[in-house]
Parts: sequence; C-alpha cells; structure tokens
Amino acid sequence: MKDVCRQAKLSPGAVYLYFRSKESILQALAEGGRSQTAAWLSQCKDLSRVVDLILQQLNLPEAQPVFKLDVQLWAEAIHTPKLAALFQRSEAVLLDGLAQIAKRASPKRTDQQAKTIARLLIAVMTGLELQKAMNPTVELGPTGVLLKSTLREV
Amino acid sequence: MKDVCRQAKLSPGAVYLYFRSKESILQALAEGGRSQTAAWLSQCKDLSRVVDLILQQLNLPEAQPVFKLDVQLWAEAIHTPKLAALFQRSEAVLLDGLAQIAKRASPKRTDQQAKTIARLLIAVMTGLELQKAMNPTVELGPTGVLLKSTLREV
DNA sequence: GCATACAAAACGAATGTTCGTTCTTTTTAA
DNA sequence: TTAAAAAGAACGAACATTCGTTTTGTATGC
Repeated sequence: MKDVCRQAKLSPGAVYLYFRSKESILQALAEGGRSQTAAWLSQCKDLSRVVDLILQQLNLPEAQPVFKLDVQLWAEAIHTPKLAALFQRSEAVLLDGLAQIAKRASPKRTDQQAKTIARLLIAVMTGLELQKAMNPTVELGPTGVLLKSTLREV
Repeated sequence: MKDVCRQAKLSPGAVYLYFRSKESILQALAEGGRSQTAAWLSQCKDLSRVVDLILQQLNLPEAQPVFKLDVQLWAEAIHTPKLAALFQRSEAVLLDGLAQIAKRASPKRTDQQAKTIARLLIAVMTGLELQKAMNPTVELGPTGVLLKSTLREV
C-alpha cells in the first residue's frame, strides 16, 4: 500500500477514494495485464510474431518493475480465490488464442498438440519473466531465434 | 507462520526453538529445494532425462503444495535480498549444469546456445510450475514428448 | 520399583510491530 | 460559498516474535 501511495503520489486516504480495497487494486492491476496481453495477441498472425513480441516485452527496460509486480500478483493469487479465478480466465483466453495461431500455421496438428505448444509458450514467457524479476541482469541473448527455429521444426 | 506451525505440528514458541526467524525458515526451504534440484540433476546424462524428471515432478500429486510454496518464496525473494541471492546462486548452478549436458549432447553448439537452451528449460519448468500452482487441474498431456522432440531438432 | 530431580521440549497467551483501512480535517478548484 | 479531492493521524486486525509456564522424557536416589 505504501508503494501504491508513492507511485500514485497520493495519501492513503486519497487512494481509498478510487479503490474500495487493496484487493480491488490488485484485481485492477491483473485486469490491466490481461487486456494488455489480449491487445498484442490480436496483432499476431503467426507464432514467430508472438515470440518477437514476448521477447521485446522482456527486454524493455521500463517493463522490469512490472515483472516484480507480476510475481507478487501470482503469489497473492495463491491465497485469494478472486484473483486466482481472474488469472485462470485470462490464461484460458491466452491459451486458446495461441492454440488457434498454432493450428492456423500447420492445420495437421491436433488440437491437443496446438494447446500443448500454447501452454509451453506461456510457460516460457512467465518463466523468463520470473528470471528477469529475480535477477534483472539476466541477458536473453539468442533466445528468440532459438525459440522460433524450434517452433518451425515441430 | 500459522501454516508452518500446523505443518510441523508445533506451537509458535516451539518453532522458534528450531529457527531464529521466519526468514531463516524460508531460507532453509529454498535451500532444501536447491539441494533437491542438484540431486536429480546429477542423475541426468542427457536432456531427454532432464525433461522426463521435470515432468515427473510436475505430475506428482503430492508435490502440488510445494508449487504453491515456491511461488510464495519467489515473491518473498523479490523484496528480501538474502533470499534473492540464494535463488540467483542456485539458478546459476542449475544453468551451468544444464548447459553442460546440452553441450555434451552436441559439442558443435556454442556455449551461448547451450546456455540459452538451459535458460529456456528452466523457464519452462518454473512456468509450468506456476501454472500448476495457480490451477491444479491443469493437465500437461504430451508436453514431455513435444519438448523432447524439439530438443532433438535444435 | 517407585519417587524425586532435572533438563529439554512444547505450549499458548502476551507483546510489539506492521499493515490495511477509516475518519476528521484541510486544501483545492469551480 | 460549496463540493470534491487530498491529507495524514488514528484505528483495529493480523502478524511475527517472546516469555512465563507446563509437560515430557530421562537419569538418579532410595
């Protein structure tokens, strides 16, 4: 809360004019991440583009504080059903979107395979985000190239 | 702390006979995870085995509470330098170990490529762990097969 | 064999602090 | 002049931690 006040340049009392509770702030934060994800997902017509955007986000210096925030949100979701449900819904949307893109690229893939690829992509994205959150000096290097080549092969 | 007491079947006072503080408990927990990871890493002579063990762990029903705990530890590490340093050290060890295995399999890979593969594997592992922590009903399906085939191609 | 003495272990209520929230007051702006 | 916005002190609940007491287990005396 102290951090929220500092970031918003508002006193505790003022913050509570805009949000009912801390939990509703966290929900709004998670909601914001969700819609942002949906926004860039809609710009992707193939998995190569997806990988590009993911790695671009991960390398954005100003996005780094967001990574730390996301880890806090994940932890909060573990013991806050409302947040957990929100994350599960947005993950389901992301999963479907990615699976569709995966299937469009090679229609002979089964739905299950497409979904597995999508799940792995999400895992890579969040996993790398965690690494960057815990150690900002991490360099991703040729991760994007490697990822894209593997996606072409499968 | 309440959860720790319940799990240990000990009163708060008794817990503090074994640990100096909550933080030292978290450190011990993280330390335990580290040595456990080192243990199964030493049993792996190729990446295929690594993938097998990772997915076996992820599918173990009794390991699921550990996933939730890990997410809490990650979040705590974000604002606890001691924990962050511990995680960074153990990640470095894991990274080197996996990179060595990756290079042993195909020596023509550059060190950077091997390290990138290792980093991606760690990302997949923690990413899937996060998914399972937030939604225990997640089914991994043919994730292992797919992962191993992609590793063979690259 | 039983009672006594002692130390280690455990308990759980009490403590002080932190944190989310509220409330009264002051400032801003229309 | 008035309503909206912001401030920040104050409140209460939750939390990590401590401490005086009780229990348990074990060695020692008779």
